[in-house]
Parts: sequence; C-alpha cells; structure tokens
Amino acid sequence: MPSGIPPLPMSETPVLPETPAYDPAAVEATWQQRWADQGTNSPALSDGRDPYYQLMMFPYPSGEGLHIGNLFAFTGADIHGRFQRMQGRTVFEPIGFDSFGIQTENYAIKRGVHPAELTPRNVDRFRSQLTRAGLMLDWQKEVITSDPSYYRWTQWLFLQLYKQGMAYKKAAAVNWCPNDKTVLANEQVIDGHCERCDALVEQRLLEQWFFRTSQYSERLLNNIAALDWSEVTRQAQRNWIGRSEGAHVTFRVANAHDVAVFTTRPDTIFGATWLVLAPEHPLVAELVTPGQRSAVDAYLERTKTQDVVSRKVNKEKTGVFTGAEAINPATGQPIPVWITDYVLMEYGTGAVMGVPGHDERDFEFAQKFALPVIRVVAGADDDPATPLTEAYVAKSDADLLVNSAQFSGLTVPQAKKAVVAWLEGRGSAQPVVNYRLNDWCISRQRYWGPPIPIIYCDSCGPVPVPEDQLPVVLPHIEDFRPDDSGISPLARHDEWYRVACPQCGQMGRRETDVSDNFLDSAWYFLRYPSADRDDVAFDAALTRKWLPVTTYIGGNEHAVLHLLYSRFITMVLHDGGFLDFEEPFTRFRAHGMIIREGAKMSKSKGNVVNPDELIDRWGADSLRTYLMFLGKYEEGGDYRDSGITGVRRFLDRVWSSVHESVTDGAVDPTVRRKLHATIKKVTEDIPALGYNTAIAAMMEYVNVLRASERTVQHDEVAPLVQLVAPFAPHLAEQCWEVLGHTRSVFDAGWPAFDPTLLITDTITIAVQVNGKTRGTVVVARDAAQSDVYAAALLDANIAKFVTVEPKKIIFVAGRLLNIVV
RNA sequence: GCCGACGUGGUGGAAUUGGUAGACACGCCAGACUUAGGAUCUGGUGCCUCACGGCGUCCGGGUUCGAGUCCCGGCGUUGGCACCA
Repeated sequence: MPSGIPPLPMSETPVLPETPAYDPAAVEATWQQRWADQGTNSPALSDGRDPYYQLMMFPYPSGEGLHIGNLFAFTGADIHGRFQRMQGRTVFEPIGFDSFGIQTENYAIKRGVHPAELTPRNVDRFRSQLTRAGLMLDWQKEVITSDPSYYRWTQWLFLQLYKQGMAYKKAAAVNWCPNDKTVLANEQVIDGHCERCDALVEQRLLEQWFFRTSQYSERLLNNIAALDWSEVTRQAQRNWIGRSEGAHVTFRVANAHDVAVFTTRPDTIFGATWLVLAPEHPLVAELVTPGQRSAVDAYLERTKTQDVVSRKVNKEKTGVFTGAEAINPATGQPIPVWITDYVLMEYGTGAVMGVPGHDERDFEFAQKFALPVIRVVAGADDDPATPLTEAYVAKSDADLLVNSAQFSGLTVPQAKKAVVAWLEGRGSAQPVVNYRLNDWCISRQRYWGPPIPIIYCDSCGPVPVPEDQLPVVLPHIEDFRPDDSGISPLARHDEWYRVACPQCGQMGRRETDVSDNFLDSAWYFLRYPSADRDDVAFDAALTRKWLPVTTYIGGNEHAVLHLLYSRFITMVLHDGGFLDFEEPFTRFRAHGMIIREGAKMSKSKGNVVNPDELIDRWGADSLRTYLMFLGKYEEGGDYRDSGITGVRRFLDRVWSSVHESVTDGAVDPTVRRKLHATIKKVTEDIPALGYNTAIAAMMEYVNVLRASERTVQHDEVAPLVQLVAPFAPHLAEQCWEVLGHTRSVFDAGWPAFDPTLLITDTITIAVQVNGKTRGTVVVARDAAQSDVYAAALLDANIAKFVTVEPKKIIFVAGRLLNIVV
C-alpha cells in the first residue's frame, strides 16, 4: 500500500489537511512494489488491442553497473512508451541483457572471475537499478543472451542461415598479438597496436565463418529511403554500405591471365600508366618474372606481418615491380604491373589501374617510383601542356578530357559513359556497381559466446547439429582464457570437443569458435514477445501481432553494426519464410549523448556520475525529468550538477499543488487557458521527443497556477498529473491516488485540449518601424490593419518614430505591424 | 579527402520554421519569513548608457519591409566513412 495518505473527500473541504512533504524514496518504493504485484507493466500480449512495441537497446551488463547514459537512453524511450499507453495503445516495453561477448570475457579475465559467475551478479545489479529508475518494463519477458534458453535459438538462427546458403567458411585474417599470443577483436587494435601491451599486431589466416551480408547490399541500401529513421543513422548506414558506380576494365598480360580492375573513373583510362595489385592477389605468383621473384617475395613477407589496420595507418607508399607488363586497353601501350599494399584485396577486384594525374594516391606512388604522369582531364583555365605538380581531381562539369583520343573534349560525366561503352564494345569493360559492405565474419576464437552448431566429420565434412539437439551448451571451462594456439579454448575441452557425427556416427569434432556478440543482439527483438516459449524461437501469431517494432530508440553508436546486422537477419528470415516483413524497425530515433560540465564522461577522467547516488539524493522521478530537461533528446545534453534542483523544485510544487487542491470553487479562466495550451504543447512535444520543451511548458503552467493567492482546484491539477506522469511516474501515481482515483494513472487516458479555449479575445501585436520593434499594442483578435495602425500611433513611444507619411505598411495578422517610413 | 550536424546571455538551453531573440531552468543580485539556511516565498538579471537611446544569435558579404532562421565566402566544434581506386 502507498504511504497511507488519505484521499481528499471529493466534496466540501473546509479544513486543509497539512501537506505531507514529498518523500521520493517512500513514494517510489511503494509504487515499484505495486506495479510488480499488480503486473501493471506486463500487458497481455495475445489479446491486447492496438499493440505498440516500444524497444530500447538492451544493455551489456558491465561490472560498473548502470551508466547515466543508459538511464538517459532508457528514460527517453520509457516516456515515449508511457505516453503511447496513455493514448490508449497496448504498450510492450521489454528489456534484457546482452551478456555474452568479449567485453564481459575480458572483464572476467581482468577480475579473475569466471564469466558464468560474474554475469548473473551483474545482471542482478542491473535489474535492481533498472527497477529503481521507474521504467515501465515487462520483466516477464526478460531475455538474457548468455542463457541456454536464448542462445539455443541463436544457434537455431545460425542453422537457418546455413541452410539458406547464407553462412559459409573461408580463410580470413585475424588480428594476432604476438606478445599476448591471442586473437584480438578489431576494437582491441588501436592504430595497429594491441590495446593491452602495445605490441604491433600481425595478421594470421584462420578458417572462419561468414554470413553473406554483401549479397544484401543493394536491398539494405535501397530500403533505407523508406525507413522512418533518424537521418544521421540513415546516412551512417549509406556510408557504411558504400555504393559506388564504375566499371570493371580488363588488362591483357602476355602469357598470363587477364587482370580485371575496378575503377570509378573509367574516363581517365588514357592516363593509366601502370597496373597495380594487392599483395594477396591470386595472380601475383603467376605474373612475377624470375628476375623479380626475390624482390617480390621480400615485399610480400614484409606486408604479411602487418595487420589490416596498421597497413592503413602507414600512409607512406610502398611497392614492388613484378617484371610483367599489361596492355592498356585504351591506348594499346604496355604498362608495368606493380604490387602495393595500398590496394586492398577485399574491395573491388584487388587490382587498380594507376592514374597518377588524377588520383592522389597514384600520384604519390608515381613520385616515389618515378612512373610517368599523363594529364587527361583539364579545367577551363588549365594549360594541358603544363606538367602536373599534384593530382588533379576533377571539380566541376567544366572539366574536359584531354590527351584521350576521340574522347578529348568530352566532360567527365560524358566520358565516363562513353569510354565504358567503347571498351565494352571491344570486350574489355563492363559497368558495375561496387559496395563497400563486406561479408560479416561471425567467428570468434573465444569462450564467452554461443558455440557455432557445426560438427566436422572426416567422411561427411561439416555437418550442422540437428535442431532437436540444440542447444550446444557452452561447457564450463575453468581456464577460459584464449591461448597462443589461435584456437578457441573450447578445443581444450576434449569431452565436449569430440562428438559423434550426426550423419554417420563416426567420431567427429565440434566447431570450437563461438559466434560474434552482434549475432546475439541481431534478433533479440524477435525473441521478446516469445521469451517464455521453449518450443520456438518466436511464435508466429505473436510475431504477426507485435512486429515489426513500432518505435526503437537508442544510441547512434550502433548506427551501423547492430542496426545493419538486425536488418540483414530480418531480411534473411523473411526470405526463408519465417517473417512476413523484411525491415525490423519501423521507426528508429537516435538519442544524443550526455556529457558533464562540457566534457565527455569517462572512468579515466573520473567524472562519471553515479545514478544510484543521484536517485538516493533526489529521487528517480527528479533524475528522469532532469535528464530529459537538459536539452533536445536527439541532441543529448550537458549534465550540470547544480541543475537538478530546479526540476526537483518543480516536482515539489506539483506535489504541493495536488495536496492543497480543493473542489469547492470554479476553475480560473486564465489558468484554464494556460492549462489547455500546456496540454497541447506536451501532447505535440512528446511524440516528437521534444521532452525539454514539454517540461518547460509544464513548469510555466505550475508557475501560473501558483501565481495567485487563490486555492488550486482539483480540475486544475488533475490533467497536470497526467501530463507529468510519463516523466515522473511514481509521483504521478501517488498524486492521482490523492485526487481520489483507484486505478493507475497510466490507464487513465490522456487529457484532451479544447482548441477554442486557446483563442483569446484580444491579442498583442508587435509594432516595428523600419523593421525595429518599437512597442506592442493590444487589439481585438480580428483587428484589421487600419485598426492596428491607429492603435499603434496612439502609443507615444511608437508614434515618435513615425514622423512622416509611411511609405509602406506590412501587416501580418495576429503577429506584427511593420511601418516603413 | 568525401558526406552530415552544430555555433544564441555568466551556464544548460528556447524561438510557432522568415515575424517581439533569450521561453524554461541553473547561477547571481535584492527583499520577505527565519536563531539559522545549501529550506520556502517575492522581485530583478543579454551588453553599453544616469537617461533618451544604441548594440546584440561565430566572422564577412548578400536577399528582404523584416534574417538566429534563407543565399555566398570564411573560421571553429563535432559525428560517420576513408590508401574503397
């Protein structure tokens, strides 16, 4: 029961009971208990009407506990969800824990605690912190990705992709720290060095599992246009997918295979003075002449010890001549074939034509190795005969081709088309679209993740674990740390590792890699409604009713990886007939970042604010409201230690006003008008995530409410309690009860505003003279220009600026009058 | 290098999308009630000026009766991509 405050009688209130002090700790504990006891936040998913799926990004349960940034993110989503509920929707607001992954594992290693022991502890702490924050979470559908009841279906998902031909294995480079003797994730490589010991990271080739994300590049890109997502996020995805239009051009090489290059500048082909391959290019061995063999071998050896990252950091151009020559298909001239590490095997064809005149990298390469530079594009003011001192990158459509045979004189865009068409006719080019998006490597040579459900058999090859044998339980291994073999620690657990082949029964070996943490989170939103089902990954009927997610709110740091992988998985499941939609999140909004006193919060700076302490001191409702008051939700805000007092004062006043309110009088007309304006503002601001201005509007209303000496009426505060409820849910529930209601304020609907009340009889119009505001006049709402002008001249302060007959008068009805003299 | 966002009082931030710049809040100043105030309440608070008034939204131009808002050119901060051909 709540703290025993008797509701006021609805009629006669001769003596005001003394207002109890607002004690957030007591109020919040009471209501959190009641919500849990009464299942207030657990809607009936199978028959709730008008379903609204409000999703927030489930946290990784770190050892440090809930961060204020998490709280900011969740509160913003929660307010949106609570508002939708008060609008009459059935709102499902689930939560879970992204508890698998390298972060957890590394933390466990650091602390010397097993992740299986650490994770439940961290989850418990998070759960209690989330509860204290007053979020409208449906705990009955909680999901924990490291629990076998969840990762069983992550493994099932892998098998579906495998069946659809979307999962395959190939040799790929991993980051290898020679000092720590361990595989590193890309995030652990800082400027080419190990984040822990700073050793230069190398690359090692390992057989790894991939998903064919690249096959979905075009769809992933094209669908973006129709998504109701924050523009920053959509832009980040477009950049990441990285579409570029160009052509494959084939260069002949005597006594060897042709070499295909990808270029976005086929118009510059007459300036291609060499050809260059990535060190890993399959034709390298074939092309190298005997005389160059040792030089090439030495170069390849050197690049091999560099990982992908450090290769990108080292901008100094290096390379080696193969001894071979290719024929430029445009000029028919022989050009040398080189090898360099600035050409990447994983993009395009792994080979590039060197056009030093019009590409900065190629120009540097030409300088270093004294290769010829030919200008083939010139601006209007350029003399084509002047030697280039730097690469000339075409800037405008006024740039024309030069030194390019029959194409000279064409503009760059014209030439792009014409050159490709010409070469295509001669069988040495074709237009192609290239995407930057690579296939998704999901293999991790680590322990704390879901084992990939594959068994290797000497006779049958890789065999998927039958679905009825899932989950492949992650065995408990005391020493779970990665070792210097580059193979997952799971390989050391012989009992687990050796297993009969499901097809032929011979002894086989399990796949020892676990899957990427991002796979866990790429489908959790599908699991939530069916979280308590152990017979399916997601129930068909529930999924049809609740998905796709209505609104997803989260941080833009996940703009590419998490959100893109989720889209990919959803598309694959759609194509496999498991889902009838192909985009998982109808609406996505990226919130901003919280900084503190102008600086980013970080452990190393020691300026991290602790949500627990703040809730102890001010209450969760004050903290929630303050976080939302800091600025535009989508832009984040600057946490100032002193600022929360203002919000707390506001809530104190709401509390007092409600407790002091009576029913013995009429609603004040001024108050009523302000109230309806406030309802309008808050109703419009919340769905647009304009939380800061919604709060400001409510503050204004409370200021008006308390400005006069009169007693506040019930009808003046009841709608305010509803408006404030999404922000300060505990306080609102308590106040709602004080006002005599027995059901939750979240089932009380949302107050409507009467637009006719917003119209006033008189309005204030600004009067400008020559564009400078000189005063205001109060006139009738529908006053004509002449009336306003006459009224303006009656004001001495205005009239003194109007000394001559006005040249012109601009009148904006209801806003201003500008007298031009 | 490519793509995007932003720049407003001492501070966080508002501004109906071209129409009274600075809402709301912090802080500060003054007052009231107090033994007391890191409580509560009231008033004030962009800058210069005794005032009239002038000046003010990063800087410089422009469009307009009117620009924080639109256009051109800078400067600065910040996000995404990046030896991607």
